[in-house]
Amino acid sequence: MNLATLEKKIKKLLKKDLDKETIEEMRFFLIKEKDLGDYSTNLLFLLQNKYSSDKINQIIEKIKNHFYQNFSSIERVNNYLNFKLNDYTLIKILRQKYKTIFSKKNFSSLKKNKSRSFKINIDYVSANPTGPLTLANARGAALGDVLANILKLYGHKVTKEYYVNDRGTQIELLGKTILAHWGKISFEDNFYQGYYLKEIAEKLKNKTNLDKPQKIGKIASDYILKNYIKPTLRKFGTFHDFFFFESELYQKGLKEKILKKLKRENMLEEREGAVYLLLTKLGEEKDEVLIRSNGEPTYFFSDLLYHYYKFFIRKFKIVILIVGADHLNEVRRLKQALKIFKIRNYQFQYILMQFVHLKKGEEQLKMSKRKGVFITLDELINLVKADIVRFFFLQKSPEITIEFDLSLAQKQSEENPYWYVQYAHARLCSVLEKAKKMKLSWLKVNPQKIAFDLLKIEEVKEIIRDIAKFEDVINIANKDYRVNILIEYIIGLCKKIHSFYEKEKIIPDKNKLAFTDFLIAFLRFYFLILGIKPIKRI
RNA sequence: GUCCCCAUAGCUUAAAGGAAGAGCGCAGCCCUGCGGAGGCUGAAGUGGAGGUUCAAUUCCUCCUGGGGACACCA
Repeated sequence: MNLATLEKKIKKLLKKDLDKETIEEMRFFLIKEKDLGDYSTNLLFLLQNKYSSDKINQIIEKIKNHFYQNFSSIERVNNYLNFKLNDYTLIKILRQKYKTIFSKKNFSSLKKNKSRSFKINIDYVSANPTGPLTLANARGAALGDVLANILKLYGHKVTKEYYVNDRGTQIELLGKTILAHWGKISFEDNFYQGYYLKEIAEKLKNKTNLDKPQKIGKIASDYILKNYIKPTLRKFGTFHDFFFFESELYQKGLKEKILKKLKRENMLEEREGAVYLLLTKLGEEKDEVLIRSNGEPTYFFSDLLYHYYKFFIRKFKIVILIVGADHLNEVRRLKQALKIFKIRNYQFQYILMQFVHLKKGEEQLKMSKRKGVFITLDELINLVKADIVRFFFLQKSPEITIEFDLSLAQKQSEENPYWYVQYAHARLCSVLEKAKKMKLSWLKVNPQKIAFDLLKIEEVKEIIRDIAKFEDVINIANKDYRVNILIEYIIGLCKKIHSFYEKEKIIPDKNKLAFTDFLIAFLRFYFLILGIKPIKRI
């Protein structure tokens, strides 16, 4: 019995007793204050002005009678209706979790209903291959990884994708920069200024005799992707399934095909030699240039082709984009444009992350890849463990602007709740270690067998109540793509684990040892979702 | 100028319109028991003015203060 099930069942139960509006407005939510219970609903608030108190009491009775097996109490408090899970239900849920955790085939064991399983493409990081990854890219990486895991948990087929902009103006500029380093042309102000370019120019010197900037840029970008970006991603623990190259879009006649389609829809117009997409017809403020007057396609056009390719050739049902807030306009207009191809709202979703600002004490550092002012992700994770950086970003919801203080990086790393969570895991591990040395044995965890005894212990019961809500929390995280609540949850759970450890002597009680074993498995499973490596010894 | 995001405890932050929750820091207490990077107790909070609602940190309007976007750049 989780929150979603309770909601579904109660709505069904009361369908004939209540009006449609009330059924629709009924909400169920987790209770934060543990003494009040586990689940609550706004039902009684909705009823108070519509129905007589007799009728209301009748409905409460009906609910109580129907659910007495699952809850130890169903109580009306301040007009909330609060449900408290009973031991029987807790154990039942525990048994399900037990199965989920130990059958970890690609996470896909949470949902039995495979009919709502979609082919999903999630596109994240996708930084231009003109330089190393920055601190800001890590935010997207952490978010994307966890989101992909959650979607997998729901049984979706997920492709984690990195879109590589390996052509166009920026690549040409990159090429020119390399040429300048070779001394073939003179430097200009807008060239890339990062220190790494000198290095790359040196490396590529013997490999090519080309002098077309676009081609050299492409070679340099491949080099950067392979030697700077990919190794950093690996180090950070982010593994994309697929790297898609923008240049590929222009090799298959796709461009002509799309232009033809758009023309047929009367969505194109030529002005002063440029081809415009008439987004104003779709309610946008301005039209969008697809082909510039010099014949070059714009970035927006590439994006349009790319998404057509994703939806209609690679057959993804849903595409999720994780991008920085500066892409808001772009991505919103793209969504509009995709409607021309009958892509529906739910099929194209985007998550906007606000910026990560870098500062050093009081000094604001303006990050700019072109000017070469930024801290690379690589430098950062040499300073601070990758998983701590990951934890740091996951903790914060995407819509807040983050000020990252470099001079506090070390401090932030030490004070990070990451340690609090890892410490809970490490402590439990060390207890089992010790028990093993003492040649103690315990049943390989079977929650059903051990739980009835253990539920008498207050701390254990609180832990199990938390674990029972695992699925509810995943549901919430999935619904609005708010992964930060996963961090809230694990901190709360670890608080209870610490408390359990502090108050209960685990060795040599076999039940407690078995429970400890289970907790370790649960934490590891959870860490897997977060993309964090569990530590046995700190 | 138009649009988007943000403002919660000393700091970093969380809250599907539902009973403001954490971490760090601060004050006090707790190691013969397995890790004190811990436990327990406490002080401390929704920027301002209206509105909608049984109920507003959450939605609406305005104000103030921060960040970002508004190219034939990507």
